Amino acid sequence: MKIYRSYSAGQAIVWGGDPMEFVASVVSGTATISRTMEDGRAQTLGLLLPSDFIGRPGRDYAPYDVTAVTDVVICSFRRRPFEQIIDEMPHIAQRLLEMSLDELDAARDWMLLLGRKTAREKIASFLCLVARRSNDAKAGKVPPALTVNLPLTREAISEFLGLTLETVSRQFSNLKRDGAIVLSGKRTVEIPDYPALLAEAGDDPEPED
Amino acid sequence: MKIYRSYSAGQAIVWGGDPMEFVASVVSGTATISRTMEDGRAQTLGLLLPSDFIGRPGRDYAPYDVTAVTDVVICSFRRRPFEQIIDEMPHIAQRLLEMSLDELDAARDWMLLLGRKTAREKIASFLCLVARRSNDAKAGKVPPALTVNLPLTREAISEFLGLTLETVSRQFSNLKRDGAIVLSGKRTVEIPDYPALLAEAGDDPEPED
DNA sequence: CGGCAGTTTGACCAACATCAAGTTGGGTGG
DNA sequence: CCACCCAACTTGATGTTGGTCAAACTGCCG
Repeated sequence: MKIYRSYSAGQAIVWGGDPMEFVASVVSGTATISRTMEDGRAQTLGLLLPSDFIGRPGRDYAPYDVTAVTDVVICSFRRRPFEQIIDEMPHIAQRLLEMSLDELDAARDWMLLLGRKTAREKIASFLCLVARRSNDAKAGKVPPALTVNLPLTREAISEFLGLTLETVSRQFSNLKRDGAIVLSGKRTVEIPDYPALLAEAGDDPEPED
Repeated sequence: MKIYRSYSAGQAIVWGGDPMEFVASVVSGTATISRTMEDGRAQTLGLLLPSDFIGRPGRDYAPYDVTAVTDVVICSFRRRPFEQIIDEMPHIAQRLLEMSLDELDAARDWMLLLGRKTAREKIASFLCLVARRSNDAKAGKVPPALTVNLPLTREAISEFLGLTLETVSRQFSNLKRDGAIVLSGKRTVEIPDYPALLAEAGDDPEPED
């Protein structure tokens, strides 16, 4: 019923269009949800970090690719029994509704980024997103200065932001030149002033709850 | 409990950030969901056509603006009683889950468009979207040739596609020059060959279900 | 000590944005 | 019924951002 599976970095977890045998949740590692056009242009639609859910109850075919970007472990359930549980336990459907509304909000925020933000704003937004998500678990509030470890290559970042990898690299260099970030190694970014970076992202300041 | 409300073209139905007193469904007309940055850049996140749902059970504040683009009539319910109904009738939560998963798919398709498609492909995609949606109700399948009435101005289209209104206008002219569309009046578009336009959009051909 | 994937940087170019006139056509008041 | 008006639209000239192509650099792993 409940099976752990491992994938190594770069491996496909789900192929878009394939029948979907299972739903799952990410235990460790990072994966992406993406769609690819016939000519190879690809857009990453979301990041999957530990505790995120993979799959769509009620859908027979996967609409997107899911790819492991680091080594990934997931905990999977066969889809049919899972759907039966939903039918029997109404509050689970409500929980899933909550989750899909959250995903919808995230997708729509990303639409604003893709449609209207400049390359520099996209990079700043991305760094803020990763900073927020990798600190959420630890504390309720994002500290003003912090260090984040990027799970993605420049190319994967470019697919997430609707840019080319060269533009991503250039904007990293620009933000570094301007002191907004400090690069220590290719995958580690120090953010000396998180609110300042958020301002670079063109976002509303975060709610103070 | 159930109240009909009317809005004239251009009027705000919901302001982003405001408390959300009601949920509703569109009875007639066209509205948009959008987000705006402080400096005025705006991105439309979705179209609301008759039968579409407005609002988020379980959310106190509206995350987006909803604006009438034509005269609109909605049928609204106060939110609290509506949420109680969800708690009592589990299959409604499941229906809402279905709907929000559909919206999530639509949002993600649009992310691919915003991040990766050219201006020409964006226009073609938009026309195909409108063609499909205004014909869905009438028949299961999209006919090869058809005429659609655009509810949106060029500016509203540009906000939906992440372009400027001038680029939208130019690409309309290009598609017309190339025979992919025929413009009869500013708001009416004939599509002589829907599959060909879909190919221009860079999309997979539609499933033959 | 290579080899190679990932990255950075540079030079150049194309697509789209911006700025600026014109044009169209539907609605209104005379 | 006509003439005018104005918002919506089209088209042109020019500018800028980010894409493309190409070359060199880094650092990790065998």
